[in-house]
Amino acid sequence: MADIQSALREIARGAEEIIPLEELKKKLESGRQLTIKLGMDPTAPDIHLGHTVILNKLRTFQKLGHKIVLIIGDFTAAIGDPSGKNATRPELPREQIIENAKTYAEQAFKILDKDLTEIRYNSEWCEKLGAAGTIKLASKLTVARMLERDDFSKRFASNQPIAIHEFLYPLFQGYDSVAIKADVELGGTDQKFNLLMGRELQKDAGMEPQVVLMMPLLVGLDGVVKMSKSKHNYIGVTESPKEMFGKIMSISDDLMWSYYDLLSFKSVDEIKALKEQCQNGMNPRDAKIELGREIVARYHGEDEANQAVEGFKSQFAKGALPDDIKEVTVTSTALANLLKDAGLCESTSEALRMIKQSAVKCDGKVITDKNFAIEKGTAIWQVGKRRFAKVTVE
RNA sequence: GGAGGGGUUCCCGAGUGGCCAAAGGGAUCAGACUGUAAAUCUGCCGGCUCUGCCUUCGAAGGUUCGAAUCCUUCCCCCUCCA
Repeated sequence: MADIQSALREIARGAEEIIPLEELKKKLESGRQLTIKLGMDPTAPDIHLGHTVILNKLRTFQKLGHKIVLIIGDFTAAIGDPSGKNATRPELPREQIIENAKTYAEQAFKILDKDLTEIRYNSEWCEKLGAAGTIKLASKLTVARMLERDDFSKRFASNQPIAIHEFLYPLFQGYDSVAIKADVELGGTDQKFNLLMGRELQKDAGMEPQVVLMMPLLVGLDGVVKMSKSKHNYIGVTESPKEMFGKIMSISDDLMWSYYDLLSFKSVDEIKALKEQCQNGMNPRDAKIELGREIVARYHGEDEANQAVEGFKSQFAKGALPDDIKEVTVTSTALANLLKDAGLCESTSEALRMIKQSAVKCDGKVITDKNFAIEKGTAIWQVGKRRFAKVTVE
């Protein structure tokens, strides 16, 4: 096993908090293979880069020889994790949960080594608890303690509903740790309460409590709130290389360094060196290109990544057209309808707006007249900076 | 079970009979500036066969020349009391 000091340094990189650090050190020093737990909620069918922050950390543990246990919360999904939510979640049908879990695992294995990862479903032990076991579990915690939880207290204070079953979520999640005898559990900072619950329940069961490692929530493209699907500020891991790269390029320079810390597989030292170069005159854009290349390559391979970089450079630095323009054939002769039918605008109303704002180009020429005469034949139409289509009018 | 408050366009939130497709803010989108940066400024911000028309203010009915606004029933949320 690598020396403890450097192992600890890689583990702590980017981490928001490790509770308690001393225990983690002891566990590492013991030299045994640790069981690292990550619970996932199979409610979202596909994952974005925000979710991968924790997966990257798991990978670090995996590289150090520890055992990863991914827990699919198929049982707890019936509750819906209340963390950070301002509303209760709808329950999901069973098949949907299984399906989502599969999709999730597939995507996770782009980062983790499949052979060294164990996947468990928490219904395996939670269902055995039954009503009696659940009541016993529920007796471990008071309502006052529950209400200490940030999101519960906030919701309570702002008159938002809290359903009783939501209180059970942290308990079951903590029980998962008991069931698999976790040594370390990873999670986002919003999971703090749930993660600590595992420690309590493990102690109660006479076990050595797990260490809790929290990763910060990755800030989304807007640079303000955490990356999430509902905020539309995310980069999905299944997005096309071009999309993915483009989105990475649009983040601010400041945010880039946080992305480097949390998403890059480069070592702490390499990142530090890169940062110094930027301070000494290197264009931050080039550092961002490297980051984009690395991330795209992880999900789509080297070739695709390089293509995305080249495509980006020629399209935006040299003003060339992208090489994968979609081709459509339409019959409309009114400009607004043509744009809508070609998929360049959501509606004719939007199309008219775009025309007025001189966002529409035909073969590179700006069109501001909504009555522009359309001729039969083929032309390249563009709306804004990134929407293109080769349109044939019949 | 009783009393009261509330549900408005993607989100927050104003609006209590016509001037309301609905103030204000945020997000998105577009233009300028750039490194497709970020920040900033400007504009747009339901749909359509677009100087007009159609659909929207929890749901369904009703009153009215006219309803997000008034009435009835229903659904949902919150608070206090029991």
